[in-house]
Amino acid sequence: MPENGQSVAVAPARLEQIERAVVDLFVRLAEVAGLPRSVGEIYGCLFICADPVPMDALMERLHLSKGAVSQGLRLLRSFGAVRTVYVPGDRRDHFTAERELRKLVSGYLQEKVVPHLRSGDERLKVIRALVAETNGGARKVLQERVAQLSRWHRRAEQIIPLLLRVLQQ
Amino acid sequence: MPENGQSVAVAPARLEQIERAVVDLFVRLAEVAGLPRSVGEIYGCLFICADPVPMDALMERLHLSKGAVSQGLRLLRSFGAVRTVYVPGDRRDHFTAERELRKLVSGYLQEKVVPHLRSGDERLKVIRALVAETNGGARKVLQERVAQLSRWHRRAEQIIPLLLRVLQQ
DNA sequence: CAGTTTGTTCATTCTGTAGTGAACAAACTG
DNA sequence: CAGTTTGTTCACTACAGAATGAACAAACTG
Repeated sequence: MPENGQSVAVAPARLEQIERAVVDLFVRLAEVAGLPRSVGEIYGCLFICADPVPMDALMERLHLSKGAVSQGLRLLRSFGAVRTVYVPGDRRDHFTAERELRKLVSGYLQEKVVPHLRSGDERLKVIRALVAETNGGARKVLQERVAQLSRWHRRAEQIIPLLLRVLQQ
Repeated sequence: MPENGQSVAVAPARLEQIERAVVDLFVRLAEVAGLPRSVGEIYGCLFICADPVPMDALMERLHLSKGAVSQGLRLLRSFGAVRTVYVPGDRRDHFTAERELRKLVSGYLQEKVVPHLRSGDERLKVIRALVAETNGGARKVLQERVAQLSRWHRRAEQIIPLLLRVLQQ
């Protein structure tokens, strides 16, 4: 049935197959990281490609809309997971994946967990104040619980630099 | 307007306020961990409560349906984040939060990330096989990329036990 | 400077998952 | 053992967030 308008296999079929498998892998990873599927697709594609890729190529290869690719790239750049590359003689921007694990994790943590740690800290302060104003039988238990929460929080803050140090090399 | 059927403030208002603040904190945490909001609510409530709590109390306090609480508790038990407690003279099961950070993190990793690492491993094997069958200019670059992915994977596997060791105490 | 290319924004649509609540099963109780 | 309590399951609904695509802005080109 040659009624298909798409080109079926322009480039080596095997290469496409590999690209698909890698993109698939990154889609799962995005899932775990709580990022949109399309972001995983885009990063995966950039990761495996030998050379920097322009937006329209991403749209075409991944069957994503212009908007999705534009927004996905923005997010990835905000993490420092993707860099914009200048290609002489081409008006379009090209994009490459940042492939250093430490930088990726660092960017992700900075954008997606550090803010939560901060707001958590403030919430804890509020809770501690509320407990301080309490009296009665519950007081003792509450203080114990809140102390535990504070320890958790401190641990979380300790672990981030530790993680980055381990990832350093 | 006393037309409200609900009791407005049975227990000390301050205690309710604290409970709400703690539940709120855990809702955010659930968000980060990619768990349903209701799961955060349930765990938060159990965390702050002095004594084990039965299902209907959770429904009432959190305004959640029976189904949501039942399912939430199931998930939390699967993580080892909640234990069922027998209370003499009461037919209902009661539940307590497991408050040891290491156990919590361990359970979460075991259920939510270890499986992904496994499937990732298999996917990587497939990709390596595909690359091995490739020839041509792309080969070299592909091998480099896949090697990098493999290193990432190994790092991830190393980090889990390290994390648990740090959390140990 | 008219026309084209490139990229962003945002109102709208689509989709997957969380939550509901009724039906059901199981276990108690008197 | 009829009736009650307790807890699970699952078909359905509601909703948040992802993806679309058209309108727009900006930058280039001849």
